[in-house]
Amino acid sequence: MFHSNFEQISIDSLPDLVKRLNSAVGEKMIILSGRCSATFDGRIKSYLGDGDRLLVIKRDLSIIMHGPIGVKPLNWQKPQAGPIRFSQKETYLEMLTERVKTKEVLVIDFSHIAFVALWHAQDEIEMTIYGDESDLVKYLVTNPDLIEPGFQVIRTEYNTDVGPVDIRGMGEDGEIIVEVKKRNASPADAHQLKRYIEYFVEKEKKAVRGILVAPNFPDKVLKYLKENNLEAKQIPWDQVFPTIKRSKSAQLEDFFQEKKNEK
Amino acid sequence: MFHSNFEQISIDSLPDLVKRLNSAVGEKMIILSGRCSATFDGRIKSYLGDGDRLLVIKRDLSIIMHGPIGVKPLNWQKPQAGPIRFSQKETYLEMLTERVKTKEVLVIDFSHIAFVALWHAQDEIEMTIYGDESDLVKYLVTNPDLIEPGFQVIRTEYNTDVGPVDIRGMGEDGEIIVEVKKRNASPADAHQLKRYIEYFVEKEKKAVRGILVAPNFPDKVLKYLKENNLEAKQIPWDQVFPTIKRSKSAQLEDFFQEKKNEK
DNA sequence: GCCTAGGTCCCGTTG
DNA sequence: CAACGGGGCCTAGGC
Repeated sequence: MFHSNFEQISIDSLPDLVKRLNSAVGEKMIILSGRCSATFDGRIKSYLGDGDRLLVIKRDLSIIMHGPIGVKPLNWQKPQAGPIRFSQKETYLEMLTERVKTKEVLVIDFSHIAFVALWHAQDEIEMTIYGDESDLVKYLVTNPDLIEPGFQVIRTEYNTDVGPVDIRGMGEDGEIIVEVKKRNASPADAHQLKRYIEYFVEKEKKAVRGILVAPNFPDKVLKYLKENNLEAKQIPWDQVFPTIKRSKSAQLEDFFQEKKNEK
Repeated sequence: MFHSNFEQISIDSLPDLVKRLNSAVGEKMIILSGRCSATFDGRIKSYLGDGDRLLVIKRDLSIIMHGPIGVKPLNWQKPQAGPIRFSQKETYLEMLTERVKTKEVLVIDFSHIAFVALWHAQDEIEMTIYGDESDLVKYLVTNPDLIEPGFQVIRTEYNTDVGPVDIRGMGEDGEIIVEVKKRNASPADAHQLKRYIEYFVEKEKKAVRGILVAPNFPDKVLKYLKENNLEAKQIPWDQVFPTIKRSKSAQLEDFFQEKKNEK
């Protein structure tokens, strides 16, 4: 397995392990499974009693400690936040780090270690993403009739005192401010739009309509919009970004079919 | 290492590996290091070319795939979202999952595998947390003078059409609505408070003052508050939650001492 | 189940 | 550097 740059570390000698870990910090990805407790003190205080967890320390000094469930780590620290030191405490392995700017401290104490590995992982690839809010705005700009027949874009990302307006444009009957959301509209979204309208009324002395674009609107949000003379324009996600073709599901079914045939 | 429930899996036979992984899904934590590419199609579309990454699949079917940097995973799936299946595609290992409700698909293809382990991790411990927003509200309720001399709490978490009000109370000169933030105030926070005030003015036909409590206020937020006749009350975090004493570390050491004595 | 708001949110972008 | 807003946000709590 030498060719993969993945190296399992002996856990027989704690002093040796401490040395190996400290010299690997910032150099290789550290993967450590074990039984630990943890204390965090900073923006919040937290204490976690003994349990089996997976600790990952990345080359950028990100720390991520995972428990048995959930996407979110139990404890973590942001990249480049501060030095990370391992040490031996009695018969235990301790990891301590302090985020320099905020003096936030994370201490993890391992009472039992199941596995330790160092990985010189190679990964220079950036993720290609399509379908975020800016893509939705771009799509609407090239298909302005989706917002309203006759709608003409003036500009996007127009800066106001209260934040950047997604789309400014002209309708048949005057200027329109459009706030675009790719997820379901929330009360805060409706209020964000209202602030923009207030800005134009108060600061630029002009009356403008406000349209909130979103795939869906909870009743409360619709009510709030109506009460404040704002408009909701439902543009379902699927309409803009067609759902994945059946090919992918087909692959899934093919797979299960294969499994079935194997038996 | 048998006693730790941590089991390294042979990667010599891909068909065997596929079987082991599929039977481990939902039973044990799967930890897999390897070179992979990944595609996600759902709320967004993303593609990630070949690179070394760490894949973790938890017993609740959470999926977390980490790259070389950052706290946030490159790809993930929420717990209980849908079935996870491994399969052999030509000479590589594929993991495929589909989130049932949303038809979102995540596919990860491993062209090279460095390491695979299954872990029956034991962790029933809940995290003790102190210092979130609700704790700050509780503290203010028992120390109402911090908000304003003479302030008297009527109630907390009062529900309105536009959301729950953190604290309702009476000042010397009338009713006051308090919105509490434990982090620096943002424009959205000020707007949230304004929504509440509008609610009381319009729906309950009463004039109330609005106070935003936060450790710090950017100029723009102060300006918006002033323009809208709202007030800012700075309550530094340190004033409420003094930094941790050494006692916590001491407790930790006490605990280890006890553990040691048991042996 | 949907909806709402908090979060040690993380993260990128902009001034 | 702070500040601001998006996010496949995640997650807990309420209804």
